[in-house]
Amino acid sequence: MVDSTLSIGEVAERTGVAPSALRYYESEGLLASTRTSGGQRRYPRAALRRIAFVRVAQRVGLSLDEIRHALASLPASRTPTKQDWGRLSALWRSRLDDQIAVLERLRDELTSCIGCGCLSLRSCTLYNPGDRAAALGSGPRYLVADERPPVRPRRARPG
Amino acid sequence: MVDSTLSIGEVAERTGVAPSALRYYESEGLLASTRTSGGQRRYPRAALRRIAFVRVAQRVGLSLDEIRHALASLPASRTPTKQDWGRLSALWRSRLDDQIAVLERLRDELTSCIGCGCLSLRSCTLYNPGDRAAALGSGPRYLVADERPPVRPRRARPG
DNA sequence: GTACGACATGAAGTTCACTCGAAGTCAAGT
DNA sequence: ACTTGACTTCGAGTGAACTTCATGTCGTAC
Repeated sequence: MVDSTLSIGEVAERTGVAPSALRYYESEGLLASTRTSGGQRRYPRAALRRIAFVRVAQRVGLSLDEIRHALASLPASRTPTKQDWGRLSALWRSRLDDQIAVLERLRDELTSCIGCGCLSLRSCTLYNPGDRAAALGSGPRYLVADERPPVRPRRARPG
Repeated sequence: MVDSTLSIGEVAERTGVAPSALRYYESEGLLASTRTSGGQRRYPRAALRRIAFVRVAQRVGLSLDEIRHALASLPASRTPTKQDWGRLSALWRSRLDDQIAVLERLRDELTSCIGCGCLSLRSCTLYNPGDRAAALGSGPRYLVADERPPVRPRRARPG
């Protein structure tokens, strides 16, 4: 390969992202490519950074939809600056902070429940009707018990 | 209702878990019910505790499959003891600890990257080929990289 | 010029944890 | 007895983020 562009296979190998995923990202507007005269995709090196951005954002817990918005918030006309990146990563950090806080709270509740024979006691902190924060993507509802919780409409969380 | 068993609607109301979910749990072997002569489900009160167990386990991040195994590890013949519960919740806690650790590490990496113009530097800690721990369900692969220096390249075509 | 692997597309399949809808049955109150 | 609402089953649908498959083309090494 004489030029500096990369085929989809090369990009896949370098990023660890499967070709099918790269095509999917393109179909979702997260990634662009040019084409050879024969119709095959060619990527500039900057695509690697863009893909890295996507994967890191996914690790933070963003959906591809959110990532598309984040990418759109970066100026298209220039290489993202430190400020651009700082703004986004600060946002992500607070999101991670929230997730960590939720998990820590759950862990502490669990810890305080070890040995108490919980899950049947009204006083158990795991019985927490008011919790609206998602711990792990699965929307928590109120949890137990032998007493009637407040009646509340529920909405299933998406997949 | 003269006896102490509960209909699916009553269980749903008391646990906050939709009837359709309860039927689904049953189809997945997580929950049992007896039937009336007319074929309707009736649940003993212990079902409430079992359902509570399931929901808490879900919050911890277990799949229904894992929860089924956890339930199977409880003795069927007797009410779970404090030891039973303690053993499982200790297991869960260490799982939460792991998840929290992963998120904290990611957050710290992110924090240390704010302002560095990352995602293009080989030295960036977000570039971590060896990472096998799933942060948020999506199996991470190694992430970057464009070994090209900071300045110059322009982004791939905006979507 | 031909062989062969990498690439193309579009549709369909996968996983998880459900929900929804249709069509029919049961249970309880009057 | 009748009405009403809760219940039954089964199959299909949801959504995210892909993968797999079938069928066909590209590009390059020999």
